[in-house]
Amino acid sequence: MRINSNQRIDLKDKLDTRQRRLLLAILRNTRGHMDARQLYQRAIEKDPHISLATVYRNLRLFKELELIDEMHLDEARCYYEIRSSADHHHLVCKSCGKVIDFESPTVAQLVEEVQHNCDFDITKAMLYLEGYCRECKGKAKTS
Amino acid sequence: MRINSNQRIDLKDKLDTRQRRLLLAILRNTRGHMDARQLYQRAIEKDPHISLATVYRNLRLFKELELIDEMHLDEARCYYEIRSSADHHHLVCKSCGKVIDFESPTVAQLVEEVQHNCDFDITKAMLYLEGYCRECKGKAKTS
DNA sequence: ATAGGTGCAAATGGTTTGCGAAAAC
DNA sequence: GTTTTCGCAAACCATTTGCACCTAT
Repeated sequence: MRINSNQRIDLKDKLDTRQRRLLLAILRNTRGHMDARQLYQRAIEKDPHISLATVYRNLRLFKELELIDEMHLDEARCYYEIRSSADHHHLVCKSCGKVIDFESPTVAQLVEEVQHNCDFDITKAMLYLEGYCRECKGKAKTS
Repeated sequence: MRINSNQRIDLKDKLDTRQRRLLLAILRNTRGHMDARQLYQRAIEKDPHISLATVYRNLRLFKELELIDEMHLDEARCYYEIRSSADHHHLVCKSCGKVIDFESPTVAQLVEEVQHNCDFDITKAMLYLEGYCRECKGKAKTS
């Protein structure tokens, strides 16, 4: 399928299959991020015949339509989540793996700054922070 | 190998093989990021018998020693670069794939803010921005 | 009937690992 | 002599793709 600058038109035209509606519904009802396999697991509860390939194909489609964001929170796989109105960012604990989402108006200011300095048209901003959470920062770091 | 909190000691103890010194030298002499395969290509020019597995094993080691940073600038593979004193961030063009590195004092301020609000001990901050560069933002977006 | 979506299984490709040989200490 | 690293090939695993079938228009 092609995507032109007037995306809103294609968009509902294309949410036309059972599988797509199901996948998008799951994504919409999930707070935070999930990976392809988790989405697949949730999907087969409702549609036992859906295939993992369909999940991947539609994740790619949703990403192109900018309905979801893809992120790389660890080295193993990608995570996806519904794109919400407000940008939000991730704070990952290196010890226990916990992920905290947060928003920050300072990032918007930063985007402005960079947009101007680098003459870029910025469409997505993601801040990734990593460290040790309250519970883990006391303990010896398990390597 | 084990890594304890006093990393500086292990560090030079462990840069003890020809292959490690070569790989680290290449990383040190490269501005910006490179992936495992590029590093491997550069390495076999000097040491034709070095293997890709050794490259990966040592990238992992360097990462654990915090000599390099690993990042996911696209979905295909990981990129690595020498950790430098100043944090710097990435601005990626969705159309031509160009990556611009930049620094920003505003990010440091942001880290302070989050560190305080979330009670996290933050060890790494990476801002990822994506959009269209000067050259590409005029053209129709090739999907 | 035509175009596009799906399911399945096989392919792809970056990364990791098992193992015997070589190097470091 | 013991421990660690290396090179090679095979394994792994997330993701993609070829193809035949299905579904909606």
